[in-house]
Amino acid sequence: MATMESSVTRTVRPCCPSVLASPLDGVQAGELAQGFTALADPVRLRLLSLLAASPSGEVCVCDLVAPLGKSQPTVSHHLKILSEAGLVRGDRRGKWVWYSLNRARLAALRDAIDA
Amino acid sequence: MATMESSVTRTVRPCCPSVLASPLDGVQAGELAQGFTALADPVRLRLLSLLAASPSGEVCVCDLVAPLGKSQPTVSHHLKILSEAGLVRGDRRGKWVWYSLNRARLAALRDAIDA
DNA sequence: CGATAACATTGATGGGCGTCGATGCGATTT
DNA sequence: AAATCGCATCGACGCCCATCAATGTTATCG
Repeated sequence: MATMESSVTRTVRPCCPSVLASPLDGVQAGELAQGFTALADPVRLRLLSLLAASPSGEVCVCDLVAPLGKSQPTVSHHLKILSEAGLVRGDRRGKWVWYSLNRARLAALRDAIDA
Repeated sequence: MATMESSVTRTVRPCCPSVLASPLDGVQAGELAQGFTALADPVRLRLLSLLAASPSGEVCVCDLVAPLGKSQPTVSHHLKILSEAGLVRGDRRGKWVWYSLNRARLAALRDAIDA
């Protein structure tokens, strides 16, 4: 929700401050670190790349377990972390859940490393 | 000091594969995850932003401890992690060690999230 | 309904990480 | 040489995380 943030942080960029633009305070650094923590795992990075490689733009969990070589609960665990970080979305259709990338959120994290 | 990058892993392989370009194998994902792990901490992000905000491009450790509100060993610990990840460099001059950003390495990590 | 399939959640375990006080090491100063 | 300063390392503590087996939940099928 668009709760009233301190107008200081809203002036520059509405979403994600850059690491290199100006000194980060503890709150900003914490939020950014939370985002990068979601990327700081090989399994999750491979999950993202698998989703990106799908022509339809979405992959059901059943097609993610085998390529990763991890157990189904483990894959589900990582998908939840990515979902909570806003990097992926899950859509339930019948028995299956189809996951897709949130490219906007990924781009936001990328721009945070803007030189 | 100046922890040198292990030249063993630096083969002909392109510097940084994109997460979204093609499915990552375990090795590529592991290396990328190691890089993002270095960014997945508020103190380290603030360290990077402090280095970036310095007009001279470098800051000695003695000027980093107070702004971060962490103990000197903790700051030194995070600087080592950033150094091993190739994100910063340290130069010893007399009693002081001056740290500076490695913007190329930062840009490489950023481009790994390129869509 | 009962059975089955697809995901999510729980509980347990082993390992890694952030933090700080104490200590060590190199360089400067007196 | 002795004292001091700047920074790195060590040892220890507490906490979080990745992983899997077992179980729960939701939906489809016979």
